[in-house]
Amino acid sequence: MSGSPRYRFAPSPTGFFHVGGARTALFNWALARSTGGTFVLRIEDTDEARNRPEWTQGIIDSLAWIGITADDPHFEGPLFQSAFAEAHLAAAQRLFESGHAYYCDMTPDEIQQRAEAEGVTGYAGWSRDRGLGPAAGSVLRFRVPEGITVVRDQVRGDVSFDNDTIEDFVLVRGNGTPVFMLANVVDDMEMGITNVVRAEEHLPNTPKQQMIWEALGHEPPVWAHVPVLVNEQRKKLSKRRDKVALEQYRDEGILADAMVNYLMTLGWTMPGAEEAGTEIFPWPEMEAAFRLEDVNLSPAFFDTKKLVSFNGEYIRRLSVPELVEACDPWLPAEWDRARFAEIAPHIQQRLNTLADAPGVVDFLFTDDPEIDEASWAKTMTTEYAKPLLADAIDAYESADWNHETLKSTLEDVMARYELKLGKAQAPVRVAVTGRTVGPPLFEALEVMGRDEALRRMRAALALLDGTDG
RNA sequence: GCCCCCAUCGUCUAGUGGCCUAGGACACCACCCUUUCAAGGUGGCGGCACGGGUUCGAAUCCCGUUGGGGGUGCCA
Repeated sequence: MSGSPRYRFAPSPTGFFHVGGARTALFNWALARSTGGTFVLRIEDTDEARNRPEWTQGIIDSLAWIGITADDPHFEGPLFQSAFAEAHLAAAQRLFESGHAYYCDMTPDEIQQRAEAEGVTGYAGWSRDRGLGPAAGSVLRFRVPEGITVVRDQVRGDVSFDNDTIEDFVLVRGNGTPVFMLANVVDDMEMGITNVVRAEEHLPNTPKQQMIWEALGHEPPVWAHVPVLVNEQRKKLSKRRDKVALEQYRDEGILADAMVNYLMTLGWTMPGAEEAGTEIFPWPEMEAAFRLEDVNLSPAFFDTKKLVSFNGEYIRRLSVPELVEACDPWLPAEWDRARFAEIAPHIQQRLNTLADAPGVVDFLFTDDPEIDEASWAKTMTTEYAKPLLADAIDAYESADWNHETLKSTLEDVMARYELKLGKAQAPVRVAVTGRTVGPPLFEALEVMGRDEALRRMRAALALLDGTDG
């Protein structure tokens, strides 16, 4: 027996990767790596999933995106559930032979009728002592022993269940296929799993699984149930109502590092965060510091605003080349990448997501800027707008074309109107970018070039002449 | 119905009987800085669900109430 722990992560392929699953995966990953253990990926390759290989690939890609990579020595898998199909049935057979399970030929209808007749809820072990053998249509049920089952949980402590409240549950269906409960346990056994870290929703079923482990003669794994992620209604995050797909956040310009960091703050706090005044920490530090004992017990709301805030911070920490590369997928193919690289440092602290990038600099890549009406109304209707623009055009025709001279030149011009730079730059900004907000003006002008900038300023001036009529 | 879990600012959380007049982060508000918008800086608003105990002392321990969530399938 090797002493190194084996953590399992067992997502079912559904076409998207749940952010809650991502957090659980991260917890397992941190544990596996910091303990010198193994992260074992097991995938349920149902018929449907087998027909859609992209689903399985999606899981692997999503895990890789958040840094859980298959080429890491701590990563094992993917293992597929179908590989253990024989073991499922063999285990069922052993359970039957050892008396831990028995066959029952009652149909769901019969069970319900008898329950009503006897005034009980659910199945009351009616076939326990009938000595039935396997037969078509009969199910195999687990014979729940008397007593108390205590689940030792690393995050919640000991949780006890009175076995009287657990009915004899089905292990193998009438058609001969094993149910999830059995398959899951057998898979974990076959994979040599020592630690099960999963979402809290599985806690009520854990005593059943533990009983199966024990009936099969194995020491159960060490359990840990982490709180679920919920929406603003405090309900478990669901695909229908909530934005839960990790891929969607990725596609909307969230950086993997930001997502990972944010996910780790849900239910866990990095030691020292309070003193540091921040919750932003590099993964290696979180990985080393993560302890299940420190995970809290309450469900957490997935707050997109905070995620985006983390993302902004991670974007600002990128080097300019990294930023340029990261933005690339969001930029129209025809945009000049060299030009974008020039403006990139000036938009870095203006981005919350990578997807924001094109909207901030589009005026540099289009023939004519789209003039925002409100911006025009606000800045061009002042009495100084027109003369100042005209003067600025004159001055810019001969000025050195770099942001420093562009600034000082405009400052010279605005002195005639007794304006401050904040006011004076506005008409030029609207003329050139179409908006009142955007990257620093003189830097943008420098990148744009004299000809195009003057062309736009003259066009705006012409427009003003026209309206003055 | 039965079982299990949970309960600190709007949100994520720190807090394991005195260090708590409850700390931090996000959001929000104000001010500063400023070339617009941001970013950055400073400050502010804001919370221990309720009721009983235990104790010299409770956010912290116990009981109850209320509220929320989950499970209970021949779904996974």
